[in-house]
Parts: sequence; structure tokens; C-alpha cells
Amino acid sequence: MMRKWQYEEFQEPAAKVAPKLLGSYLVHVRPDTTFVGRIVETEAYGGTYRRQVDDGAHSHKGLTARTEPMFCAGGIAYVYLIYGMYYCMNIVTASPGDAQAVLIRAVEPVDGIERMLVNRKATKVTKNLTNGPGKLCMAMEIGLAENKIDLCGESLFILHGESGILMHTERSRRINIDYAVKGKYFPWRFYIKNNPFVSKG
DNA sequence: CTGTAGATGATC
DNA sequence: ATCATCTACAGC
Repeated sequence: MMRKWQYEEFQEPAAKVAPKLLGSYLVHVRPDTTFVGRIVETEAYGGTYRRQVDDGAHSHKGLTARTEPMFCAGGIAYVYLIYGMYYCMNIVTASPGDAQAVLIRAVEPVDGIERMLVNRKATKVTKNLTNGPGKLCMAMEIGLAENKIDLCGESLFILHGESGILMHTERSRRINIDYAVKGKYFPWRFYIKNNPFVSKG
């Protein structure tokens, strides 16, 4: 039986939580289908790196209606609309007021695959199914309804990966945050080396 | 295989 | 005007 991520485990800086999430499973329980994806790529947002604040995080401009979930206690989801058409899912971490979150950038499909194919208008499982933040949200039916949802509940949660599995992880700069002056250089993207579902970069 | 234009709407 | 993106389509 795999262990669920607990509230306390989300109360750390995003840059510490993000690499730990690799190999864990994102689970979304729907009335008719349960979606499961193995997390293979994450990015940390918010907080500081070598005493520089992350100017790439949504929360950097302050608390607004949109970014309010980031300022809550770790352990909830932060879902937002991007480019007018797609959704991105983050896991809020750290303590209240310390706005930090981990973006789930890619997963490997594990369960609910038939329905993922329908949602993505695909006929075969390829890396294209879930190798991007917008793609995985579309496949796993994650949208605004899941914003601020409790990740220790029964609907959307994280399961720890099997211990003892050898996993080569790497880190790099984050994708598509050229607008961030300082933050664009933070090595806050984490991924499983050679996993085909990691998005290109 | 590479690169890029356009979709599309909330945010500030 | 700006986006923590994706698809389609062009041109090798």
C-alpha cells in the first residue's frame, strides 16, 4: 500500500519539495474514472535562492485574487488559466504568507489512460499525451474546479513512489520565464533523466 | 527533424 | 500588453 503525502510534508520550501515529488504519483479521483500519473518533471516557484527573491513567481507582485492560494498553508492545489486556453497545476508548499508552490510540468500516464486519450483527442499513448503542464491537466481533467482543493483529501492527492527504485534526477533552469530578471537563472526545474515524458527544453 | 505564428481570455 | 502553453504547418 503506497503512502499518501501528508500535510507536514508540504510545509517546506518549494525548492526542497519539488525534487522529492519526482517519482510520486498524482491521483485525481472522478466519479467514473481515477486518473494516475507518475510525476517526472517539476518546477519550484517563490521563496529565495542565494538570498535573491524569485521574481518569476506569480506571487512576486503581491497577493491578488488569482494568486491567493499561493499564500495559504502548504498542501492545497493552485490551478490557473494560462494563455487563455490551458490550465497549469501547482502544489502549494511552505507556511501561510510564505507564497511558494511547485508546478507539475509532466507526468507519465499510469491509470485512467483510456479516458486520457479521449480528453486529449488521441488514439495512441505517446509522450505527447502528458509531457507538458497544459497537456497533463487536460488529460487528467484538472481545471479551475480543483483550485484550492485540499491535497490531503480524497479527490486530488499524491502517493509516494516505491522506495528502492533507482532514479537518476537532474536539475536545470526553468522553462519560459525569460521575463524574470533574477529568477530566470535559478536551477529550480527538476526532472527524471531520460524519461520520455519529460517536456523538451 | 527544426522553427514559428496564432489561438484565446484572465489579469493588472 | 502580457503570459509557468499547445497545435498546426511550413521548410529543411
